[in-house]
Amino acid sequence: MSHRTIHLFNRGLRLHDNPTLVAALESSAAMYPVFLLDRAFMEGSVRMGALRWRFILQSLEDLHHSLQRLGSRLYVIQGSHEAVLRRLVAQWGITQLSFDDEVEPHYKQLDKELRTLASELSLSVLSCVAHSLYDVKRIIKANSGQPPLTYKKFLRVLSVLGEPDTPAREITETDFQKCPTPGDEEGEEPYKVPSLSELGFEVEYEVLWPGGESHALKRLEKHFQSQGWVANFSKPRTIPNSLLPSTTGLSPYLSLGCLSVRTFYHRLSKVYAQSKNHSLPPVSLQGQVLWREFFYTVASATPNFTRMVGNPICLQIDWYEDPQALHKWKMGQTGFPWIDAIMTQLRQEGWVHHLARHAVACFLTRGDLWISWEKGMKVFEEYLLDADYSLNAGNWMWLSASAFFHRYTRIFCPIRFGRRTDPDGHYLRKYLPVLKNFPSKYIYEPWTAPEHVQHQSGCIIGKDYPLPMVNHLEASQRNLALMKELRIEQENTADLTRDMADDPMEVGVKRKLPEDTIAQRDATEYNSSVPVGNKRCSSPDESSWTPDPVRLPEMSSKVV
DNA sequence: ACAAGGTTGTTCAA
DNA sequence: TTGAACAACCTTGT
Repeated sequence: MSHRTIHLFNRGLRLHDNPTLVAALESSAAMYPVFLLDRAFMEGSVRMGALRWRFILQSLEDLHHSLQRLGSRLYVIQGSHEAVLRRLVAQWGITQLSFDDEVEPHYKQLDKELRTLASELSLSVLSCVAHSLYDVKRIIKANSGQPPLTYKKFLRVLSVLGEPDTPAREITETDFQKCPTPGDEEGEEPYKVPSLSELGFEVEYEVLWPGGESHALKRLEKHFQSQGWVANFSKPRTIPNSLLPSTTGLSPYLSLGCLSVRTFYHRLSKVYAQSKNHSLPPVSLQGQVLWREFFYTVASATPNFTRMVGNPICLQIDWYEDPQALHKWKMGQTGFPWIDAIMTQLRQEGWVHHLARHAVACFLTRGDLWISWEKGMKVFEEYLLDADYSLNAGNWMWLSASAFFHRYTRIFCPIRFGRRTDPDGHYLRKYLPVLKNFPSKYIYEPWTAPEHVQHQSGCIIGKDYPLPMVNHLEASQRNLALMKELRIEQENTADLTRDMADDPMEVGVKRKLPEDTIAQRDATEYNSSVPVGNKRCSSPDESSWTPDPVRLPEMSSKVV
């Protein structure tokens, strides 16, 4: 069968390990590689900022050049999938559509629409799994229809399935000689990759993460030169505030499919085979891509995975609505340099270390601000080059102790956590230049610096840099109590339901609160309805908190 | 009913 | 620096 095929790139912006494109080439006499820049579709599911758009456009340019080197090209077309495809199918005499199989809801919806259209236009459809190591449906099937909800269990299921498929064969010039890409009568111009400004975006920050398969492969090779580092990689030991990424920095490329996860995985297997004591999941590099797979699997089988309401695995929490506090967090104006530096790096560069993400996520949700993880997830979606439907939501639920992770008493301290690995605050000085002359002693909690030190450093706290928006010790303890209370309530609700089933008359009697719990409730009752920012500062044993409540205009963020 | 296990805390002593 | 103690929990497996 010799088709005239449109290969639709969505993610999977690469030529290496591209099983769908290989199969399409082998079954066709003419191949049109197309990227359909359908903004309604792309922006319908996530809110992408300029950094992310820049990364995508660069990746498209790169893909276009790689295809050109093989005698082909990339057609980039703006418009809705349906309208554009109807036109092109007629114009180019298309008989087949090919695109990668995907699992996320918006892609599944698109998949459905494309198949409907294909059926109407009598087109063949060709689709392979290329974005994940496994077909996640297989994983769920192997776990008797349920997604495994812990990583260990997930690994156990995988061990039954065996190793993931090896990468697809390389695509060469010969493929495009046998199956050439015809030109279009309208020439090159209408099909070029648009510029960022044509899309209405502007970025003032330099490119630290150039998009595209070539850069992905270069980065991959660079890391594999240090085989020992690759083999012994242990995630928790990497440093969140190093000035250059202490991890591989491959996530943006994996996210957009500029790098194939299978290629990465099997390259790692080779290194491990030659190494005596390589690290293992969950902390190893392979462990990292398996985490990715884990979240893809759970997300694919969980309704409303990116939301709290209607999400069966997500703890239902009455988070505060506090747009001003959220805005301070997003803009790096919390008054905690460690938090603000991370958020600044995020907005400027589009990437921060995983543990840094933990720190700011914990701070926003269960740690300090008690703001919904969905809000934070959306901010990450806007800026993070590697933001991904399943991973982003999964990690936010994790960090907010809404799902997967439950030991909510482990709250990151926004002062000590960063100081451990960067006591002199080089990272803070880089991203918050206003603090660059502060002595190391005070830089993680600059509000504790005596006035003359602030003067000498050229930075007055409360004027040049904000006072901390919350008292961390108080806020975290209050939130912890809220979390405890919440869980007790849910337990009682469960009891109640059970009792009702047993004997409706006994309901009131069997509900119980342990005595210490009652004490907790009393102690926290006053706070439970008060936004974090409004709580006055009263903790007596607070060593690092500013003693002067008059100097806290930043505190009252809600009721003014 | 109860123990074990869960990617990645904090503190303090050597 | 590293390691042990402490650890305001929840789910799963026996």
